[in-house]
Amino acid sequence: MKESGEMYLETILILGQENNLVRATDIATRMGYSKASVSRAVGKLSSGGYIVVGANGYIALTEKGREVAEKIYERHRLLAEVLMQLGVSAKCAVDDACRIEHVISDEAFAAIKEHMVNFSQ
Amino acid sequence: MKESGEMYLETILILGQENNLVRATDIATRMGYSKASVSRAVGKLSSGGYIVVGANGYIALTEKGREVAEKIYERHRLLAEVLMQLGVSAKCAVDDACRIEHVISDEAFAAIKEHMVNFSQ
DNA sequence: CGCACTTGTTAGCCTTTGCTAACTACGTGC
DNA sequence: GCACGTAGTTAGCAAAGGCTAACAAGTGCG
Repeated sequence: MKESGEMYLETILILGQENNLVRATDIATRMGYSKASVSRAVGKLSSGGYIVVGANGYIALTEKGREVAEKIYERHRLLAEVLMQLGVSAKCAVDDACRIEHVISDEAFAAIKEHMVNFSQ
Repeated sequence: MKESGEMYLETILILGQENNLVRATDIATRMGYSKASVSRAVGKLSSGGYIVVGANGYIALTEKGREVAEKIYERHRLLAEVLMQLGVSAKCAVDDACRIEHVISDEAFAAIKEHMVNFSQ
């Protein structure tokens, strides 16, 4: 799973929580990408078994896709929160979380998460 | 400056500290890239004014290049240290720092740095 | 002298991932 | 029923940044 694919899956997860139904065009609007780019990405995610595209064009995460999406989304939220706790502005914290979420290792993320738990105790 | 260019500059800085003299082939060996890839990257960094290539093939950072390299290298060291303080293994901390150093914003890095200072006080 | 090694460059390929342009297909309104 | 808007796909372009293959240039050894 590449960074770009992770962003698509995360976006699909979020759109699903907001709207229930997710179409390629919704993804394009949300991400600011062309329909063509989304169409190709959707094809790849679909053949990779991360999403299922229904006959009506509605897109759903598979179990495999949901795992990736939720892992990334959890990182996103927690990293943004940590950065804001350190005094970083909300916009910057979210933007940085959006980039770091794709490159941080499981081990490092777990350590940060653990630290936060200790922090709030 | 892209992530790949930053990695080359950081490597040149480190090799310079270790060896004083830096050649393209040293960069290739250290980074595990082909000479051809390094040759092209060196050409780009040179025409971008980040490095100077002497007649003998020795490579030196310009002021502009050194600024980028040192900024990235500082991030590298500090991020690795923070992660290790959180209990992350040395190898993982270094690997993660190596990826995060290219995507973190100045603002977020400054906040982390500030926090570390407070931490050790 | 000549062969071989090291260094560097050039040409050209591949993948990723964005883009536009052009097309198809469906549904609604007049 | 046709025209128009919306959705999606396909073809082809571009840039980045890896790669191999092939070659030029300098150095050292027998």
